[in-house]
Amino acid sequence: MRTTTKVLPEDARAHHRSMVLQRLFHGGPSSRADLARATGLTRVTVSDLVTTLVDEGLVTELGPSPTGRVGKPATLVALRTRDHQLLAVDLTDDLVLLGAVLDLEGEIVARRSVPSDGRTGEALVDAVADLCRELVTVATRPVLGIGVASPGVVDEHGTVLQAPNRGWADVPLAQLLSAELGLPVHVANDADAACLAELTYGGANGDGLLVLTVGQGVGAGIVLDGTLVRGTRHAAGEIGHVTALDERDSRDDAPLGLPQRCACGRTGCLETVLAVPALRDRAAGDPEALAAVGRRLGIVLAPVVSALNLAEVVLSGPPELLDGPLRLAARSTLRNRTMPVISEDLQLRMTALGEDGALRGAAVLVLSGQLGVT
Amino acid sequence: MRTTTKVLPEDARAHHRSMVLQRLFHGGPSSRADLARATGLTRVTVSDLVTTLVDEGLVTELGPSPTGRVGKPATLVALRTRDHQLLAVDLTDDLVLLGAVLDLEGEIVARRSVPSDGRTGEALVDAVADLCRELVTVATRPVLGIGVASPGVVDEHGTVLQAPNRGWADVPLAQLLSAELGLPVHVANDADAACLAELTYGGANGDGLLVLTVGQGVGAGIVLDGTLVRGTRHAAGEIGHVTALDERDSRDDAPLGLPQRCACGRTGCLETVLAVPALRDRAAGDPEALAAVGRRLGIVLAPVVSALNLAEVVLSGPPELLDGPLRLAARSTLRNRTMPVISEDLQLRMTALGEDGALRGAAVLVLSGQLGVT
DNA sequence: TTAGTTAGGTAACCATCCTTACAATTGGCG
DNA sequence: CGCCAATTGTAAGGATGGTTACCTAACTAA
Repeated sequence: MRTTTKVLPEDARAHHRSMVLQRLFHGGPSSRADLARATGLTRVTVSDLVTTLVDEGLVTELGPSPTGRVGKPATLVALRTRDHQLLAVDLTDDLVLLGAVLDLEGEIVARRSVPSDGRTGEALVDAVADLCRELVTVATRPVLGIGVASPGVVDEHGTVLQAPNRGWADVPLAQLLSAELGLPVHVANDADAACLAELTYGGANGDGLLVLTVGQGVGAGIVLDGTLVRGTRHAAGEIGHVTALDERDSRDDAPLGLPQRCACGRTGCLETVLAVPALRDRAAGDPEALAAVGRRLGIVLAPVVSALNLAEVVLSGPPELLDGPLRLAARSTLRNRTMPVISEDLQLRMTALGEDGALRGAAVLVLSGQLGVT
Repeated sequence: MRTTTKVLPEDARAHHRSMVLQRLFHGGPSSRADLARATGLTRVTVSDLVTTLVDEGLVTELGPSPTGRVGKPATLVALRTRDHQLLAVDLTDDLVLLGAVLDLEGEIVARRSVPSDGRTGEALVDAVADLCRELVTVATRPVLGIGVASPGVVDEHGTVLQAPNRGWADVPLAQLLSAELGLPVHVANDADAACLAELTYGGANGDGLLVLTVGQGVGAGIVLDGTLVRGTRHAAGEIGHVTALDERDSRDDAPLGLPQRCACGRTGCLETVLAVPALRDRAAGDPEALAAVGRRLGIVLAPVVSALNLAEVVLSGPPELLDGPLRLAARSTLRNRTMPVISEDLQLRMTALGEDGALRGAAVLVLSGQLGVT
């Protein structure tokens, strides 16, 4: 049975508040009347909400708008995007913890990073906390909260259920950091974060988006109906260990060679052909081999794209490896192996966010957690 | 940008009403105090809601409950499941339109069917309307609404965007039938309906469920987080035309022979090996061939199961074909090609609803549309 | 018989939104 | 030049729906 939860008036209020913020965030400065039209609320209600938002310091009046029409000129109100900041941490990399201070536009104001020096477990948590503390001192405006993109399986409360490479199992990271720093903390899987970043800053289609992150490993974040898919055990997107190459495949896709043993103990996982180390070792610079990897990727993605009727698949990772024969082969394989209704509207493209996908996504966690902005 | 919609107090009321009905539907007769505890609402609010539900005739007081504990004995209230009926129509079959009258328990009270006689387009709409009219006369209790399970791509308003075999394109079926019969009408894709039936009557896990319907064609319905996945173009679940067999596959999986031409114009689609006609022609009674089909199915499902971290995959179709070597081969292939975290908790089973999946699902459309019960 | 517990109802209050009415300000038109 | 229509933002009053606090009824355990 589906368990829903009761709706209090204050929940409705919070929801409407988010709608107003959302509109200001994406639509830029607007008059109260504009906001009323956009949200469906009355001008009265919007005025009231705006008043509280101004009192909270999140929104400010800009003054009368250049009037083109008849009637009383509107006074624009705007989100004070430069007057608040948030902290983002990206733990994707094995060797270094990346941190940044961003403003509400998503502009990176400052970066800090520390080598991870092989730390794991509690020591790594401490290192993350130290990095956050440093970021707090670097911030020049009030900090709304902290977002963390972590590898591994993360639940909706920000507990890292498992991240073997980090020595983490059931680590309540959000709770620990929040207690340590006295700020709201939101933690999510790195691929999920990259997916949110694509949605918020990359202009992606929230009706059906899959972001494939290619790095040390291969992961995916999926957004349907504007929300992340989490999965029964919070392991949605763990697509790196689907078999993508078995013995018979390798006979025809010769450039790939035989299926390789994967770190997970099995053989022929997608990671063994598509992760960055595998690509560098066995395909970099060889268009044929890159195309062969692309074909394997297309074959793996075809059922997912069809089942979900996705609008976009976005690749995040080194462009010199991904954005060429690999991507093109994946795309044509995808087209060849799905019906037109599915492939017609499908985009398969590179991210426009470069290396900062997960980091920007960590920022989005805060925006969405604290302001309800997506 | 995600567009959300405003929440009025009356929406909250409707939501709470649904929560109470939901609880009564799944939990059976309960006291008002039970309902309050289950929903998180106050006893006052629940009492008020129950009063209106009694006035509407949906709920009735059963009298004092057999008291086991101290305190005033509770008076049970119950959904009047036998005193209301709903109509369900299943258009999946090429040759016959299936209809039924059900009560709110999901018990089928009466069945009616008419041969489709090759009708398509408007004539078919008329035939469906006629069938509904007959069902209305057969019903012995007030009818809450009509649910229709149709093949093809159906949008959220019950418009059939395309159903080539029925000669339908952009047919606002729900609207037409509703105008004709004066009752609320809900239309959904047949596989989606089967999926909802599995959720409501089959006790399936709404956190990650895929129902694969195998008949004339192959389709899938997917429920994540308790809601159907619809897809950008409402074509989610159209998995029958993913390539499942190419030239090189057939060399090893000899029992399947060469990839066959599919009705969609392409070659080697999942339907060409898994649809009932294909199974009957080329695999029925041959365990090796059935297992080979199961392996192809497992290969196609592995990426979907991994990407979504599904809890259950349910097969709906002729058990003599599906529930044997085919299912077992699919299951072991699925296990072999996904990582343990994914496959560990995954069930791959037959439906418990037999042939009536889509029909029962059509009934669920009404339950959920009119009462908010899932 | 009395104390304690549970169910269910009533009254007063609070939050939120809506509708209606109005002041302020502008452009266009006679 | 002055009036009207359009538009914005605010104020007052009403409707809805929830909460807390308190009351009575009916039962069990001592």
